[in-house]
Amino acid sequence: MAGKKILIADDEPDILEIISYNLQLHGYEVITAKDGDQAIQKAKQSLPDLIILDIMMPKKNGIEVCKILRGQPEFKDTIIVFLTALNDELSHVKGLEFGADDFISKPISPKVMVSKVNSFFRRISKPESNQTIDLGDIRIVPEEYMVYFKGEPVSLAKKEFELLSYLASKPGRVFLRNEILNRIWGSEVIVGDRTIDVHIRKIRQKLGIDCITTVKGVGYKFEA
Amino acid sequence: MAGKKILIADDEPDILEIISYNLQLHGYEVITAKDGDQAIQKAKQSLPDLIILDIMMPKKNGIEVCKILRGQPEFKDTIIVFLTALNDELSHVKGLEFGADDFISKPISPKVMVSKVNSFFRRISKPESNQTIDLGDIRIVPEEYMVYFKGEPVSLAKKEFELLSYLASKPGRVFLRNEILNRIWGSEVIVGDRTIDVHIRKIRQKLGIDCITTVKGVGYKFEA
DNA sequence: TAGTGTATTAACAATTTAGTAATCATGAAT
DNA sequence: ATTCATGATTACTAAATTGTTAATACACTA
Repeated sequence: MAGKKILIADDEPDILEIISYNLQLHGYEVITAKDGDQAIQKAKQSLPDLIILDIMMPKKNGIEVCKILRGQPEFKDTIIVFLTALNDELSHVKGLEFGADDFISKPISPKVMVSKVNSFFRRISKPESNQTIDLGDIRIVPEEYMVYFKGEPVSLAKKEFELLSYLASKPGRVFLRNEILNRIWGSEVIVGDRTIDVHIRKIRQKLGIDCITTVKGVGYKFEA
Repeated sequence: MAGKKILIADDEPDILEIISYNLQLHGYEVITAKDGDQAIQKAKQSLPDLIILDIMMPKKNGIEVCKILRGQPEFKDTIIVFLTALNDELSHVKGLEFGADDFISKPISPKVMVSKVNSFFRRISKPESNQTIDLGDIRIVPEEYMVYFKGEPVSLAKKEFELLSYLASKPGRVFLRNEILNRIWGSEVIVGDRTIDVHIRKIRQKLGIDCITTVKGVGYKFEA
């Protein structure tokens, strides 16, 4: 779970502190906001993976914030949950209408909060494209995180495997360096220009055959 | 999931209706009860696959209902879960004591409810766990909670056994840490990051041979 | 052929992740 | 009441992965 960003918005500083402290203990990066406007501003700034909104807040209430964020493409897949008073059914209905994913009832113990947050992330952790790719001598089996060359198993490290899978997903097609960076490293991470090269090299080395072609000034492509 | 029968007992008609409506949408057959006595009566009548019990109900509360049903052989393998107020730790303890399989905290969104119900069925819809697994030198006999290595019995603890069985259920396939957590510990439990490792280690130790391969950054897999 | 931009490579440093052993909490068995 | 096994946590160590650097190598152009 490490490195996941959580934005939590509540107008009570005590709650904010105790919850963020406990989430941080469990390796989450926590951003806090004390009202609706701040929540929106910080959400845009830091693009969190999970947003926890108190319903009752100054400036803009949680539902309004949710509505606004959901309208923006960059928050399409962000998990948004509400903090609600225990039996506030009305908020529930409204919340769902505007795209909330779940609710957390107040009062809440830090322990339960952490457990809930963990389970949000577990729920969305999806094993990506699981299709076995079979191209002549090379067979890529995502389920096993394994590559076979002429039947011989070759074990690649995670990044190497992802990179190869990506390139091999469309043999012949050139992938720009930027595309590769975005897909394998994500748009948030900044890695040097030579990093891709180095991984490509490792793959070529381990496979013993050059199935990856360099297209100078453009990128790389996979060829059987 | 089609055709699975679910009995849901709650004294609030609104909740009953919204939940059963949503479950029906997803192909479940839903039976409802509005108090404890009715729950027992309808359970006996329709033998559901899953029973969802509110803790606080007239006539008999959820815990009593659970206790009574669990006493009867025809409900030995039925999944029983409780609806509880979020911080009701006491009910949790008592519930487990009397044979509940899990808890669902109120309030809950229909979306989450359906997803939870789906996962209950997913969890049990694999009775393959009763199948003896035989792979070369290693033989896993769920019936006896025993593993044999070259004919020699090796006794594993419960968690160790479950973990090994799970991995061995699909040799070669990598299981993500999250998958393992969800399956062996359940989605509500918080366990530390090193917990899996430690259990893996014990298994490797006891078996004396390394049939479990680490895939760094991803998970573990079983290999014969 | 020198100059430019780009890719390859190897060695290294940094970071991340897993393995380990010791310890604690809990509950069952004696 | 004490012992024992289980299972979880901790703090530490080990190892593998991943990223960076810098020294070439290569190809294209002027």
